[in-house]
Amino acid sequence: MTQQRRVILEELQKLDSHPTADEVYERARRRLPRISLGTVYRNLEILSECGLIQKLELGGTQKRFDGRVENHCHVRCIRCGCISDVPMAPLTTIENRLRGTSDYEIIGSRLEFIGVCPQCKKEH
Amino acid sequence: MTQQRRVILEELQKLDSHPTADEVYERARRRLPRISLGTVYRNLEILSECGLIQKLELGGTQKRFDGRVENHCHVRCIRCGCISDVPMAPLTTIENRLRGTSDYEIIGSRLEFIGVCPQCKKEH
DNA sequence: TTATATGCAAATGATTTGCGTAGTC
DNA sequence: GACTACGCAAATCATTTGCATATAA
Repeated sequence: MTQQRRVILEELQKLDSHPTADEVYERARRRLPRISLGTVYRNLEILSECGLIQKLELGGTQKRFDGRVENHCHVRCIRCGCISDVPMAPLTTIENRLRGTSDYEIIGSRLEFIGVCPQCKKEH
Repeated sequence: MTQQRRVILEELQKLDSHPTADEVYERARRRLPRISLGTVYRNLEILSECGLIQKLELGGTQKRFDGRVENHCHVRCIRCGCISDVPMAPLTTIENRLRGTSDYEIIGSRLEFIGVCPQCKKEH
C-alpha cells in the first residue's frame, strides 16, 4: 500500500461522481504532484481486483470508477454524461427467470438507466 | 445507399453473433475486397443513427453491432466474450418505479447479463 | 534486502478524420 | 452536375507496457 495507492483510494471514496481515470489522476495530482497517469491506471486496476473499488463499464468511451462496492446501479445523463447512483434491489428475480430458459450459466447482470439529469433538465 | 452500405447492412442482418466493427469489415471484404475499415465505421454509425441497426455498448473494449433492432437484451460470456440474445420483456415496471423516486427524467435502460456460454461450460 | 511499485515515455488498439477521387441520384 | 461517400493514411483518444530507479515490507 503505497502513498499513491492510498491517495487514489481515498479520493475515490470521497467522491460520488464516478470519475474517469483521468479525473482521478487530476485529483490525486493535487496531493502528489509527481504521480503519473500510468500509476493511476495500474492502481485503479489493482484496487478493483481487490474489491476495494468498482470498475464501471457503462456507456461512453471511458471507463469509470466507483468507491462504493455494494451492489447498486447507475443512471447516465444522455446530455452531459454524468452518472448517479440508483438505490435498487439486485435483479435476482429476473436473473432466476433467465436461469430457467437460457443455455448460459448466469452469473450476474448489469443494469444502467438512461435519462436526463436535473441540471440538464433545467438548462434545456 | 451505396454498395458498401448495403453489403454492411446485409451482413449484419445475416449474423446473430453481434460482431465488432472489425468482424463486419472482414465479412464485407469477402464481397467487396477494396472496402476500407474507415468506410465500415462510417456506415455502422450512419446505419445505427437511421435505426436500421443497433450499436451496442456492452462490456469489453470494442463496440458491437446488431442487425436486430427490436428491444432485447444480451448475455455476455465471461470466458470467451461471445454475446447472445436474451428474449425478455422490456423493464417498464422497473423504469416506472424509478420514475417515482429519481430526480432524473428516465428515458430507458440497458440490461446485460454475465454468464458462461454452453461452449465454454463444456470446455471447462 | 528483496520484491513490488513508480515515473516517464513509448507502444498499442479502437476509432475518427482530412483529403483528393469516385459513385450515386 | 452537385452532393455524398469512398479509400487511404495519418491523427486521436483511452489505456497499457517496458525499463531504469525508488519505495515499502
